[in-house]
Amino acid sequence: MIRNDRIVEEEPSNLSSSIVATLKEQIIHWHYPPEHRLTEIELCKTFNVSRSPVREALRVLATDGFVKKLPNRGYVVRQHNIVEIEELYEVRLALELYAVECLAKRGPLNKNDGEDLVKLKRTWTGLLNGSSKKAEELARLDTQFHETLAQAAGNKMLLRHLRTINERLMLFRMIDFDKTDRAKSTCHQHLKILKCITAQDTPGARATMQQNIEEGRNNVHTAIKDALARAYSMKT
Amino acid sequence: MIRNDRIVEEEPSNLSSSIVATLKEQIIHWHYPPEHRLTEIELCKTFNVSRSPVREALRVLATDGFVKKLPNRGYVVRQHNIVEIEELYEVRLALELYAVECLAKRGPLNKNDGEDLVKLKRTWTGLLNGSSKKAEELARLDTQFHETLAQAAGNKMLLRHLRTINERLMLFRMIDFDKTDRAKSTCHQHLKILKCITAQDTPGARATMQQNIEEGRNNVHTAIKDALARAYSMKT
DNA sequence: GTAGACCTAATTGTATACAATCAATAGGGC
DNA sequence: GCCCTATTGATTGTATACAATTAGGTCTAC
Repeated sequence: MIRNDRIVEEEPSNLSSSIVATLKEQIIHWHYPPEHRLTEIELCKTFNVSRSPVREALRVLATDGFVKKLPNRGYVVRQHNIVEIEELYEVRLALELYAVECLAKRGPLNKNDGEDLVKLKRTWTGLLNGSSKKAEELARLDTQFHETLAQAAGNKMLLRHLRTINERLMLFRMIDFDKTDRAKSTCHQHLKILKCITAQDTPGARATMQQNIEEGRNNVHTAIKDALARAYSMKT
Repeated sequence: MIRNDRIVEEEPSNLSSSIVATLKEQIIHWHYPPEHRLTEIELCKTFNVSRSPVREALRVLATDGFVKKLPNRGYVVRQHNIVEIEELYEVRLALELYAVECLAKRGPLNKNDGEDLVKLKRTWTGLLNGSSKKAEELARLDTQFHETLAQAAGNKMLLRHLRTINERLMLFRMIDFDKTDRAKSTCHQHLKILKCITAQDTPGARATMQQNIEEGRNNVHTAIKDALARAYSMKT
């Protein structure tokens, strides 16, 4: 989970919240197949708690869209299909283009935000020259990069919406970074974005950001289509 | 509540859901002062139900950001301040600019979406020539206009995010349309947006949309500042 | 008079009990 | 053999009971 130094939502320590966190994590990591039914009693057994916290957790997950509620019939896990993934990438694009535009237009940043961007520059320069990392680590750092920019843009609502989207895209970012040379091109794009921001080159920042996100979207798209094609060819 | 013909989330009919709807409505309409404490037992009395559905409702409202949860201390209503309102308007701007750009770029629409836009044109032409309406009705129609565009853009995730934002902005739209001549300028802007979309004039559509949303944002901003100033001058 | 500890009331957190609802299955009529 | 209906079992929806925690007040020591 990405924890930022300044905007943190304190999570209360009760059973319900930890069940939400655990189930969310499991659903994001495809622990359950799509449309898998979640019955309250079974969850009670696995978590060793009563139905009250489980019910509250499921309701929260339903409002967040991780599970679907069937009236009087409980819940099923709601796994995103390829169309929804692409939609999420597009919403991400809309929000991040706006964020990076704000940053580039604003000019000199305050101390905190400036330091954050310097850190990002250091991190991604290091990744460019250093040894190769695992896809999971790269996905984490990538999310951190984009959320730090949104944070520096200074709009908490934007950051909040971006985070709910990124939660859903985490696994697909990993698929993205499985692709050869993706890490390298991302490094270049990220560093260019940072350079454009400090140079107040708004169109350049926007264009590079768009390139960066759409490259990811395309990688994920082809990866999923390939996987589906393989699955289909195995059946026939 | 805006109900659309095609994308509707079926709301289960249980106590918890209706409590969520009622409380949300009340909070949006400033039925409670900011930071007003909501205790479970009091809500039980007002709704004549037990604590179970109330608890679940409060938890949902907390994840949606309408109330804030204090660990072991219950909930307080979380009213947006002027900064957050502006942030919401900016996120709206980012999403709607993207939506209108998609629409303008796409070219000829399918039957359903085309008919929707024709209906919008009829409605707002009528408003331009017809008698003046109440701010509440205008706010409703305005929300409908923008959500119909997002719907026609074809991205359900974008529409979902936009709706959560619009829920919070409903009351401020009413403030916006209290301003003299705002209805008229909105009519012109909306009709121009529709014209730009059919003419596939992407920059025109974006620019007009930006003008439309920022005019609203400015109206709300000055209205709130004036209200606060008046409140301050009364105290001194 | 003030600081600290302790106690109490209020409120939330959790568990369980009961009611309502729905899907599935078995049985009877055609 | 097929369709309709009634019963039943499983599951959710709601209510209540008990445990844990916290805020606020009171009492005592200094």
